[in-house]
Amino acid sequence: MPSLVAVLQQIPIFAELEQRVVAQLAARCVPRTVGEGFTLFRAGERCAGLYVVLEGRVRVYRSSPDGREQTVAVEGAGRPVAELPLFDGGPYPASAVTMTPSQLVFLPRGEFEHAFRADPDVAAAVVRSLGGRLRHLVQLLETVAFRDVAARLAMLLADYADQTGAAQGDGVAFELDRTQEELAAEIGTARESVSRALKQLTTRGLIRNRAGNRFLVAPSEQLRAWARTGGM
Amino acid sequence: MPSLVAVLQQIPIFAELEQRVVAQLAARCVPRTVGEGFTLFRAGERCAGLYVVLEGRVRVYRSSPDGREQTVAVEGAGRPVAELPLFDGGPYPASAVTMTPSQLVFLPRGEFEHAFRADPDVAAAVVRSLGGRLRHLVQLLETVAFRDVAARLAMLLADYADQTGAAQGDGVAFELDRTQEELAAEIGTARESVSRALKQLTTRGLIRNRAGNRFLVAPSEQLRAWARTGGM
DNA sequence: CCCGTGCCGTGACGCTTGTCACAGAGCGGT
DNA sequence: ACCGCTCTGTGACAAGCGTCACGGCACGGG
Repeated sequence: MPSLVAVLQQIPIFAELEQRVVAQLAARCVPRTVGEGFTLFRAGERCAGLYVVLEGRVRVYRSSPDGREQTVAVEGAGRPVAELPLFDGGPYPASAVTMTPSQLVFLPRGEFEHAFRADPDVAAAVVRSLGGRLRHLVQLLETVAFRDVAARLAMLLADYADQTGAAQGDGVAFELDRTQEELAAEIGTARESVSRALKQLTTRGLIRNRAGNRFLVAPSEQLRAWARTGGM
Repeated sequence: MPSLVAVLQQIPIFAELEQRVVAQLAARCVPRTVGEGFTLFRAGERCAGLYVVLEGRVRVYRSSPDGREQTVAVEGAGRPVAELPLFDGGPYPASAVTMTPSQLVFLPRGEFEHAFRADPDVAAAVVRSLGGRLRHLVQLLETVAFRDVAARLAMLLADYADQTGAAQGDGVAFELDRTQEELAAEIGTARESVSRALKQLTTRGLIRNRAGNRFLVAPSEQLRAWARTGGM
């Protein structure tokens, strides 16, 4: 395993810091290795510090009293989790749980705040990170408010194709390592609706092929275009 | 009209700056007075600078191709609009239009960025502001994803009661200067559904009295509690 | 005074989607 | 090989809500 300093320097938020400062932060970090389904924190709890994902996948979500869940973000290696409440001192706005066995580091709040105030580059990086979340949320809100389930799913597949897909013929191939239950939470619907929407997208030719987790889909622009026009 | 410097110093984002710095910013501000229904910018345009509302009300929204709208925020006096895209250089994620005749100041991007990097207090204020938006959005997303129209409306009324309400008996009285159309856009539904939801809340006793814009509603905690449990 | 315009209430209808119920498939453990 | 578990597909049904259509009301201007 490489030194913690080297690892932190790979991470966008810390990338622009001087090595000396990173080393100081690294000294205060608490590494954690946890299994699948481990809850990092729950919505409403007071915020103790920042998590950064080194390996694995963390799901950030809101849950309703009757058990349904809406996923707000899924964070992978190198991404910070819950950088928001560090500053205004408020509670976590959402809950977080690991989707896979994961390695994380935990950085206590005081340490991070110090770095934030000491270095404008850190501040800028934090603002960019928050900005990205905000953009993503506005986007998500729009699709949940306006589009039907099939369109939302098409959007999700388009994102996935862009992130992890490989061109194959005139389409994109990728592996979708999520259950339908998890997909449903991401687009704010029920598991059964995802199943039906997948069938619908397949008959429309937007999903060309599907075997287990292997997907072959139409180009992402085509998926998005279809979703934007409400389908047809 | 008071000097622009004095006005800017009232505004949270600039409140902590030294007077000299504020004066410098004020010199670069462009004041604008616009009527109702004036579009400040549209989603997707490149961001030129920051708006701050001095007087009036600005609605920030996303619109769907088929004409429906989801408002993301309503900003009043002293609030910044679109501070997000200033930093990552991306386009506006939403559109903005005035709901009333308004006075604004416009601060070109370069100026603001300079202040941001020069003063960690400004950076902290920006992060707090973004944080507030993010919290609000997560909240909004949850209600749109989980709750029915009546519950969303109850939430909205609770917010309104907290912001501008006056206790009256065991309830809260306030004036709601919005059309049902605007309410519908805020909670992501259709005008007619708002009308029906208002009736429903009235028969349930959560709205005690309603005459034109004057509302008398149950205490905000009661409204929120009812909304959270899905009603009944 | 009458008409146009904007806002609000309400009925009818159909589509989407959440829910319940159940069957089959894959898979790992014993 | 058998069981139990999770994941998936599918049918039936009801509720919520968006849409259309229409009528009433207030208000302001000619």
